[in-house]
Amino acid sequence: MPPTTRATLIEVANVANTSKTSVSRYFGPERHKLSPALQARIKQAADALHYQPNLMARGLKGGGSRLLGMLVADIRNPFSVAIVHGVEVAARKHGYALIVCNTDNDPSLEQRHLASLAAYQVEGLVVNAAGQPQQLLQTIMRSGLPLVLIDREVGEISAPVIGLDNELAIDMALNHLSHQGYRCVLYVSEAPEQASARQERLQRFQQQSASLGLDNAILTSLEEQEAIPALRDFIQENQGVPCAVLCANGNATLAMTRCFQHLEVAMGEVGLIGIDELDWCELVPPGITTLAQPTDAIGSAAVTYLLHQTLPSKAAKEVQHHHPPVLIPRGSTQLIGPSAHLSP
Amino acid sequence: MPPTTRATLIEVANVANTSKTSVSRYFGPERHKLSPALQARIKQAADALHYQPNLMARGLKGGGSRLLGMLVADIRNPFSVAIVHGVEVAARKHGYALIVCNTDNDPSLEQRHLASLAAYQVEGLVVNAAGQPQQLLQTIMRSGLPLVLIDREVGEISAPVIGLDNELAIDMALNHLSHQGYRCVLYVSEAPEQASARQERLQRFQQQSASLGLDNAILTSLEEQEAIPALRDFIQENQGVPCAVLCANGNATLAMTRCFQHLEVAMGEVGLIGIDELDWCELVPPGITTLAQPTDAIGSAAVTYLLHQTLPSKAAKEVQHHHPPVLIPRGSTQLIGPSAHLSP
DNA sequence: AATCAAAATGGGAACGTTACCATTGCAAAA
DNA sequence: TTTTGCAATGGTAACGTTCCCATTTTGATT
Repeated sequence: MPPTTRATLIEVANVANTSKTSVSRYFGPERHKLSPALQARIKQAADALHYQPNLMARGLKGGGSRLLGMLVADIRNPFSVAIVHGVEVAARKHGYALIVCNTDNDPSLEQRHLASLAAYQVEGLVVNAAGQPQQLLQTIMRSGLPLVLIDREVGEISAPVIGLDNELAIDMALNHLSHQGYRCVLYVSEAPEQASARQERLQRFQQQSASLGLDNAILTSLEEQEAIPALRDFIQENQGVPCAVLCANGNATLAMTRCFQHLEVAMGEVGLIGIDELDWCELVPPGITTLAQPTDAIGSAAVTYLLHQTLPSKAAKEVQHHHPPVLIPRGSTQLIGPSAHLSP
Repeated sequence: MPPTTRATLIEVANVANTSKTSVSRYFGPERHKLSPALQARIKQAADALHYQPNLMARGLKGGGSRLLGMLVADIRNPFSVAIVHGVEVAARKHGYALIVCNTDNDPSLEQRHLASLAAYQVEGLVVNAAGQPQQLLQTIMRSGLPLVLIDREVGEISAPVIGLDNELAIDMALNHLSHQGYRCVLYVSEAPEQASARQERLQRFQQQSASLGLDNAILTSLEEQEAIPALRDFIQENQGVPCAVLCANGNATLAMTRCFQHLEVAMGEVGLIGIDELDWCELVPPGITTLAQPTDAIGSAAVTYLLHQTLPSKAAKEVQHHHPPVLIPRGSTQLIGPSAHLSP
């Protein structure tokens, strides 16, 4: 029976009849400096002992912890999960593991998590911020820890923001609606104050709906008390004109779906399109048209950026910051004109 | 401007004019052994330097890494995410951070992740297995690393399995259906071969539906080619008898929802109830009745168990292994008899 | 006042690794 | 030959912590 403790570098060195330095080299980036014979001996010994480097010790001595940290505002939000997944896949591809911290949208938790991630000596940080932990992030950036923000800017922090190409997304949504025959669009979003992505989307919406000649209206609350009357009024005021609703994110889509059901508005007759693809969108009849975010690409870009900061040796090829969405057309933007009611 | 490197124990000791041992004590479980005066000095120095223990070093010298590892079969499955969330909250409450590894249902990835979690010296492991990595888990258990399984047994591994009280869940579902007036139930599940939870549920279903005097049928595939005809036949064969479908998990509910829509079966007229609560269940009209798993309780129980293994000092009060579900009744189990068609 | 136990504190080694510099061996250039 | 240079290897000192044991201080008991 093998001993209960794990084999160390030294034990491998002894078995392979060499020094720990050589074994260390074998497992590091300097393996090529060893003669084939030595490499073979070390490999054999390491296999026999089931040796695996202790990453704590490696991290201590400065060899890097091979850990990436990630801060997520709400892990139960499917969009966040999709991003986590993308980051995790990319991290693994580069030999890194990921510590995921969920802040449940609590700024004080955010602070504590950030501190403890630093304590784990992570080599890079992916942050999907809930609050505006500017100070802490500022400190962290100054300490030289590579940082990437997902989706949202944080105050004056000069870290890159990687996410959806918001302007393109709005353009695609409006073009699609326009092409389907809708002439009047209600934009629905949470209050855009703190979140830069929301601001960008809203601004582009105002600008672009005008230039496409679409009537427009804006709703910046998802509360039922506000949203239901707003939707009803919007439809009534534009009687005779094909109307549609554009939801700025998954939450908005969810809220609007409820409103449609509550008011018994037929989807399609009034159009509905949302940013963020959720797995129930195809289930609510007649299916909700969405713009899916390329979450894997975003996660991958974030990791690539971080590692380029860590290893400036690798050709720092440009990392893409704005990623295009994918349109998934469904029944909710299939315009059914009043004429449809006449045919059998 | 503060230096770019982080303060160490020794620096704090110097500023506080004491020894590293005392500072170490201050941050460990032996703080009470220090005089109030010394404690105050250390606190002041540590605050001034923004000191934070380096967990790598602590982990190295045997103070424990304060890391828990978690293996998830599919991080995009909402049930898994909910469990991750529960585990994370519980871990944090005890001062632990969580490394989450997603295996994407790939057994070989599972192996690699398991190995690398060990390399990070995690103090405990929560495993929601995809495959049957018996050997590896066996090795890990022998090495003394505390292990908990979520939801599924793995071969002969003697680690505790924490999850839903499957028998109670089936009982609750059948009682609810029976109480609502349904007399004939189709049970839908993926093939139960490898997954112990599926086996338990299926077995209980067979036993209990009989003893409640309900007709029953079983479908063990979610493929549309099989599921659609199966559902149609089931309904036709039981014409006149109120029929219902019981879905063994979220995937089954999703698949059946599609089948209902495809066959244009009215939910409620034919009942539908599913284990696992998903956020779209209330959106598909008239709302799908579910049995929600108490994921936070499950996660918390898992962490509690692990830490009791690590610190046998703490009174090892019994950890609950089977957790009761919560019934969320919605329109899909609101029986509408044929008579309903006659009233306006 | 003298003694002793207990509490409070400090010093050094160890944890498993990598970084740095020194040494060895051997072939090519002088 | 003798030198030079480079590739291959080894030894030692960190890294920041905790643990064990030794020392000092304190306060109570004789």
